[in-house]
Amino acid sequence: MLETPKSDRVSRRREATKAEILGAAWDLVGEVGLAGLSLRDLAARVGMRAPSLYQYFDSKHAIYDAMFQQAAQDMLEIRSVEVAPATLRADLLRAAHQFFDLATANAARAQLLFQRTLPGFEPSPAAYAPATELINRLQQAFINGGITHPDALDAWTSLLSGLVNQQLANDPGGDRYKRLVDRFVDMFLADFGPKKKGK
Amino acid sequence: MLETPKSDRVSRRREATKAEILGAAWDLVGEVGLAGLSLRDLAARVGMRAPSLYQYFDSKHAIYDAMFQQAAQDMLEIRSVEVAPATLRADLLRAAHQFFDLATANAARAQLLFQRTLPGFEPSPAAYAPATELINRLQQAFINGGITHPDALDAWTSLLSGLVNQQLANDPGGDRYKRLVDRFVDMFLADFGPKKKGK
DNA sequence: GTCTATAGTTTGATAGAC
DNA sequence: GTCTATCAAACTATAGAC
Repeated sequence: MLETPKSDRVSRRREATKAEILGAAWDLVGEVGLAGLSLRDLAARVGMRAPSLYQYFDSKHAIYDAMFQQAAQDMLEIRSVEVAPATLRADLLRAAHQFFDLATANAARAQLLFQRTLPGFEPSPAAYAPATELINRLQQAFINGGITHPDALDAWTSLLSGLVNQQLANDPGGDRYKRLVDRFVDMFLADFGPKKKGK
Repeated sequence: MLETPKSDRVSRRREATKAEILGAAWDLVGEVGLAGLSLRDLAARVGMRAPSLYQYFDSKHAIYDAMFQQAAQDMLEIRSVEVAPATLRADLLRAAHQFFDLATANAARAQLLFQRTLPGFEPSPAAYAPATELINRLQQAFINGGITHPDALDAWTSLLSGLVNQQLANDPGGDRYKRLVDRFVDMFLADFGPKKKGK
């Protein structure tokens, strides 16, 4: 509230335009692929010329960076990683399906988040922060649920990442690998779940 | 043997040059990324100028296509997917490790084979043939080993693909996910392995 | 705040000399 | 079979008018 009303309105308008640009960028990479994004086409899609984009983003990489942060934030919205021992299996099933559905809903987003395929692009620490937060939450959730094996987190992410990747690569838009999610969660629980009896 | 000796020697020389170009291409994409390959740089690496490459490949995509075929053929060299019921676990462990090691040894190769990330590139049927052959062999091996569940093949490839992807993305050059291969094979066997007792 | 104009590169690919 | 020369096009990014 230290800003004057006018500059506040201006900055709000500016944020709205940035959001509009990012929205158009997501549409565009959905059509031409993540690496196929060009500033000319992006500008045209929001009714601008390419140079005008530089009023909102310092570079093309800055746009990718903002997209990365949005994508990581989207994944973080899965706040239902709350896990209780009494409902462990149901909680993990819900979390797994939410992650799988979100990750496979947008191939470009999955490529940006989970693969290092853009030449020269590295997400900034700020953009990466939500991803770290997601891992932390998942780790805490596992502890709460009684899953304590040090490799549990890596195993969980590998299981889901494998299904997501195969779904996107071999059956985009289908459900050939989605049908395996439940089974993989049970495989995970059988190996990493809390043991009924002591060792 | 229908060719004259001279044309045979010429064509042999030609094949050798093509192989040399492909070798340089693998080196190059290992440094600049799969999408970063440029014909100028590639030509320079074999002591040519860019236009000369067109004597050996019709286009840049043709080079990618030949690389894809080589990569798929490399994977097919894992002929130790022979599986017998008596040695099922050991056979699968060996096959899993061979696949994992080969797939993670070259990030660009993994990207070319397992991800659809090159804008506009689709492997030709000829280049794809070894990949299909590999799947067929794996399927036959599973049947021989008593693994008959219709989802077993998808589950197996998902498990391995997840580990490979995470290894390449989060710990390139390390062994953080390689250490999970044995465990994943056992998880797979516990769920999809032949049952001791009839149903 | 958006534009025109353009710089400066890089790219894949072709024509034609040698 | 390799070259020089070059095309035509794309790209990111900047300068400066309005």
